[in-house]
Amino acid sequence: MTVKRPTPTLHDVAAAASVSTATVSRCLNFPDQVAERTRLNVKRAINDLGYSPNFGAKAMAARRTNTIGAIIPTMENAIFARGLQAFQDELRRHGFTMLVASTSYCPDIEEEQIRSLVARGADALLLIGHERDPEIYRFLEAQGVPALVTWAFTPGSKRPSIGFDNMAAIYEMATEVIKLGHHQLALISAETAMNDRAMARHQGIQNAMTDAGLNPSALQFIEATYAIEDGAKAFEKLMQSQVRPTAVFCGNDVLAVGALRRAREMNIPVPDDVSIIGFDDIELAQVAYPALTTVHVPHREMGRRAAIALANLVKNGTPIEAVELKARPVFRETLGPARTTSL
Amino acid sequence: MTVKRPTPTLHDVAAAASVSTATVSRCLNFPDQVAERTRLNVKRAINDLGYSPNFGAKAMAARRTNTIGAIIPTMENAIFARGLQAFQDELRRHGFTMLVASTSYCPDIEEEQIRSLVARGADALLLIGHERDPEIYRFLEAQGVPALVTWAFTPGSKRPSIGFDNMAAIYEMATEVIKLGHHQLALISAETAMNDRAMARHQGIQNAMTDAGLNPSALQFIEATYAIEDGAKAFEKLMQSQVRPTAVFCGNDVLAVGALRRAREMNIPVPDDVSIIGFDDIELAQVAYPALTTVHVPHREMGRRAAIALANLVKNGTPIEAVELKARPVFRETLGPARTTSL
DNA sequence: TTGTATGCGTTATCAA
DNA sequence: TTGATAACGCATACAA
Repeated sequence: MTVKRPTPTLHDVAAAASVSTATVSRCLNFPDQVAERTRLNVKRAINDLGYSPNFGAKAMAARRTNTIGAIIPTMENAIFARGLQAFQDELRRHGFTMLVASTSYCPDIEEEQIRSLVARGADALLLIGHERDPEIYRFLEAQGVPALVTWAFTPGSKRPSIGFDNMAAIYEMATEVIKLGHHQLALISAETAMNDRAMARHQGIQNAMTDAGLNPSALQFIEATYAIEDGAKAFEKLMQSQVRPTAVFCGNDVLAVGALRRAREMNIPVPDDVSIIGFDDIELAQVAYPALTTVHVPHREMGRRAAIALANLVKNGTPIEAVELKARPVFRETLGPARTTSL
Repeated sequence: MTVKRPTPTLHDVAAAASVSTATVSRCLNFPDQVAERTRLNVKRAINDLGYSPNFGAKAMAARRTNTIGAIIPTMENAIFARGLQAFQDELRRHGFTMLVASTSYCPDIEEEQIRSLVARGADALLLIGHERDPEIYRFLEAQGVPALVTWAFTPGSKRPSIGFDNMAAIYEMATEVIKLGHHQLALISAETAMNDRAMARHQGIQNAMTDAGLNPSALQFIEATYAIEDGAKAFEKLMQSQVRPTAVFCGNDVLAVGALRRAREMNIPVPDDVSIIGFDDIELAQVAYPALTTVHVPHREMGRRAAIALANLVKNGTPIEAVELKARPVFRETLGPARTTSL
């Protein structure tokens, strides 16, 4: 039942230390511009009062925040969590603070979050993927808040991005799969609406099919939301279809692990009867049994690079240069040659 | 090469719409107090200019932020990511915004982050675990920022908390394990320094041993940092020791999965030769092969409850009442009876 | 080395 | 229904 005291301000500290607010401010921001004796005096007052500077007031007066915002679909996905952690660690090193927000893959929420972070004074923004209402880009422009797109690198895109070419990565993997004799392919995809990465992966597989002389429209396509069980269900449906695929691509490792589990439950040997291919190479992929063949994405590196680029942009005005990282196939145990029984 | 315009303010909007700043402010916050005609006029100006309110100024003038901060060790751990997602979703429902920060399990960084979130005007804070410098609690008190401890519920603690009794949970599991004939036990623990949860789990196992007539100091104890490979290494060391344990507890599922993998690599059958027990019950646990026996923690429920409690506290002043959730053992495939060869 | 005074962008009180 | 204007807490240019 303590009495609610108003939180102490610069003013209070100044009074307690018998100096001016300017001096207290200097103690905080430029300690060496103030006399030793005064500094100690002020410091004591700060501790006694439990003073903490008000960020909003500070930002308003100083007209910068040293804050960079990051907006991701969800933290529940290891790939974003991992990239963000690296992003934040690197930002810290440059004296910046990270603000995160997540959207649950919903464009409306994303817009809301972007506005919120801008309002909070973010000096710059990290965004996932290119695809969004052009209006938002105009808004950011008007606000003078630069945005960096990651997780995707679309050759020829006009907006700077640091990421990898989703289409090329899956194309490479699919080509290898086809070489192993697989002709009946399937894809369990994350939802493609407003998700340019998912769309690119879909397209990449079809391109590989075309280039290998297969009919791309023969690709069995099924969308699933993001959860292990969704991958399992989709896999089951696929295995009950008229023509069973011999290789099942999955939009990400989480879906792939679900498929793998259902295969075991259905007593379908992997990779003898069906091959399963993931995407991302999160820890799950190595731990799965059999270990998952997937596409390795350099999440941490991506986060680190993004942080460096944005820090340099905000601090020195160095323009961001696009970086294309490589996502490469990792062949483990869930991919094998196609059953010869087909055809 | 666009010219960098200053970001538009309330003032600019007011000028563009030929009204006062007060009217613009009302349009934003109390739309029905303003004439239809004026409102539309203002709205157009806002869109034309790409105006966005300045959060700092707003917070300063309104003296509240509708923001609640959350400080977790790391986002790279699914248990926190999952709990936070639920926390945020529920907060949104109550009209609050979440601010996250992570500490990498470092007390200094945690303190820095707490100060940072308070400075940013967080109306309240979510913290993980009880253990921290009392100075921090004093600081929060001085700032009038309430803090809620989660992920732990220590009976009799004076600070409100929403979580589960780590010690009781592992005690229950350990008791079952001992009943299965295991006498030579080991624990691969997360680092216990400044981690009350890890310490409680250690203690809980020892208590179960004591109560079962075993010597608690016979528990083989080894600390590992947080990564699959660390769990693997620790497991290997354990298996090379003089007396091999027949059951290995792990501080969390990630370490357990590492141990499991190394067991497979060392051709040690699980659970025939050694049982492995995790903690948390994240997705990894179900996907592991053999499926991991572990302690299920209601992460999402914890996040949800915490959000409700804090929202009610901030909005209505409803004091937080502690909630103890149950963490219960989940028996899957990695736990079996002890080898009879021992003893 | 320290103090004074002004402005930052918003809300809210009071008048009109 | 609208407009003036005083806070809000801090940084900083300038003066002392």
